[in-house]
Formats: sequence, structure tokens, C-alpha cells
Amino acid sequence: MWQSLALPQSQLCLSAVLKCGQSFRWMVAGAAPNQEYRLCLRERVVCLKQDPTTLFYRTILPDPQPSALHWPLRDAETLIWLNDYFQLDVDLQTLYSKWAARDKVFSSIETRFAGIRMLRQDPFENLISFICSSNNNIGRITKMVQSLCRHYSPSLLSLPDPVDPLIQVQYHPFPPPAALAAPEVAATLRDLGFGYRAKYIQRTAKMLVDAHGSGDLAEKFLAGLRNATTEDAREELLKFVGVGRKVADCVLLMSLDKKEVVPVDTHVHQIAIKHYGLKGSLSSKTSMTPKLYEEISTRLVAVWGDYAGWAHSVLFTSDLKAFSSHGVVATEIALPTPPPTPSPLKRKVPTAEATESNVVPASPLTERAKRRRAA
DNA sequence: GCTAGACCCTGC
DNA sequence: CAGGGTCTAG
Repeated sequence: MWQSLALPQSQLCLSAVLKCGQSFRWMVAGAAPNQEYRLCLRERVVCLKQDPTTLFYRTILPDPQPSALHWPLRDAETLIWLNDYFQLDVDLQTLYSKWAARDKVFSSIETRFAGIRMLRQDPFENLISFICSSNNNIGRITKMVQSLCRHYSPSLLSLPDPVDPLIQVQYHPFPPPAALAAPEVAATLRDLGFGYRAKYIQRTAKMLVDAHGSGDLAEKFLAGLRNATTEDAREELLKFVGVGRKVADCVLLMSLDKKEVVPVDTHVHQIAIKHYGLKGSLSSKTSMTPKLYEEISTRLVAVWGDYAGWAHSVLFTSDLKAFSSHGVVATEIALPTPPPTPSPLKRKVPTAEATESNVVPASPLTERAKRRRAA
């Protein structure tokens, strides 16, 4: 049943990575120390748990169960998925060392927050989840995403709750774009408590379906952005509704392989002010202008290097309390390379118009869309 | 281009 | 009254 994979917690800490606001769909089962995590994929549920040296995984499939002979294959598929999802070919120890060498703030928390790595998520799920994240908290985002799955994706299978085996828990995959594109979805989501984000989700799903059909081409398109440059992929994401710079950057980092991207939210802003000498106030909220966003993001990339987005995730997950409780004083960081930022680099004007594969037809451009296209 | 307000809902 | 922002109007 359970398979094992040698993997120290310094390479992956499930409790820190799975419930810190990267993915909002992992179910936690069991008590604190040795708990189990479950995620429902399109055709299987993946279960995980770990001890200090080993990652344990098992696959659960809907009925009818495959014959005993097929289980090794199913587990092999799950292992392939694990390597991809957790990006296990990336050595986290090496990255931590590099960040620590470049950054005093980082070196002071290095050992206390090991095993925090970037997941490689499904782009559509990632996009919709982070449209939900605007002006919101992790608890509610989690409820919203689960509600979305419950209402718009049929249950794949059900399992007894490990805590109370008398209760059956349903496992739903994340719904595809076509399931969310119908106009009435907006009203339903609003009733479900999504607030003003309801229409963003429906409209974004509809844009994808209109442009790529109701098959899996829409998801293929999003996944295809992994091969685009960061700038081009960001430009595509910003065309969707409810997607601003921060949400776009989260998707770039968490599902489109743009490891250097540092999303800037209020929390990161506070970290930047407190520990990296960025301007702003710790008490009063200074508004996040596009210019300030760019400054913060660029600065942090200069500090952390090409895996800056991953480093950002470690600090974000660590939480500010960890810093203050250990007397790490805010200091100016000696930058390895003083951010030369030679005044706004001449942004290359998009010479080629949108290509066949990425153009979103119909739906007259809103003022905002025109603006964004022009930029 | 850049700055305010509004926006759904929940927890402190 | 702010929370992992974005949209729309001036």
C-alpha cells in the first residue's frame, strides 16, 4: 500500500509547504506529528506522509479497483507526479546555502525553516485560486476553493475520515474551465460566498473557453506559457479578469516555472520595509503603486538571485513572528550587486501581434484591456 | 500615467 | 477595520 522514497525533511517539509497558501486543496488528516495529506487529482487521490528521512506515498483510485498486477504501475505514475509536483530535482539545500551567503536575514532563519520549496501546480487551478486570494485570507480562500470543487466537479471517490472513520469524505478534482464558464456560474458563486470575485472567476473561465474551446486546450494553453518568457506569460495572464500584477506573479511563480518572480503583497511589503531597507511605513499602510511594486520585487530579486521566488516563499512561510521573536534587527542589507537598475530599461515594444494560439477573440476589449495591451 | 474608492465577507 | 488586490472612474 504505502510506498517510500528517501527524502530528508530538509528537502521537503510537508506541513510547511502544503498548508502555507501555495495550494489550497490539500486535505490534512490525523494528529499533529505524523499527519497525512491528501490531494485529489483528475483520476486519483494522492496520499502523503513523512518522517525525518522518508516520504511515504500511496495512490487511491476510484472503483473498479485495478488488478493487483497494475498497482506497481499506478504507484510509478504517482512517483513521477511527485517528482514533478515537488520539483525534487531541485536541491533545496544548495539553494538555502546560496541564499544564506547572499543574505544575512536569510542566514538567521535558515535552519529553523528547512524544507520549504515551491510546488509546481496546475496552472488553471493556480489561476482561479489566486483570483480568490485578493483582499482575502488563507482560511476563506481554502473554503472557497473547496466549495468550487464540490459544486462544479463530480466526486471522484470517497474515503473515511481518519479522525472519525464513521464519516465519509468526498474527494473532488479541481473543475476544468468549461465547468466554470457558463454565465449563471457567477451568480451561484456569489451565493456561495465568493463575493465580488464570483464574476472574475466565471469571466476568466469563459475567456479561456471562448479562445480555446471546451476541451483541454485551454489548460494546454496555460501550461504552454511555461515555455514563454516571464514577460510574455505575465502579459497573457494580465488579460484575465481579476488578475492584477500580484496574482499574475503568483501564477508565474507557482505553476509556470518562473522561479525568479517575487510576488509582492502587503506581507512581503512589510518584510521588505523591515529587513531590506525598502521605503514605506511599518504602521501606516502605504498604497502599493505599480512603481513601488516593481521596486520591491526588483530589489528582492537582486538579493536572492535566480531562484528569488523560491526564497520569497521561505520568508513568507516563516512568518514575521519568527524574525521578531529572535531579535533579528532590521538592517540594511549589503547587496551583492548594488541594484544598478539603470533607469527603466527600454521595454521592447511588442512587435508581433498576438499569435493564433494566444489571442482571445470576440469580447470587445475593456478600457483596461486596451491599456494593458498598450503597456 | 497616477490616485482614490468601492468591493464581498470574516475574523480580531 | 484590515486581510496574500483589482477594477473603475477622474
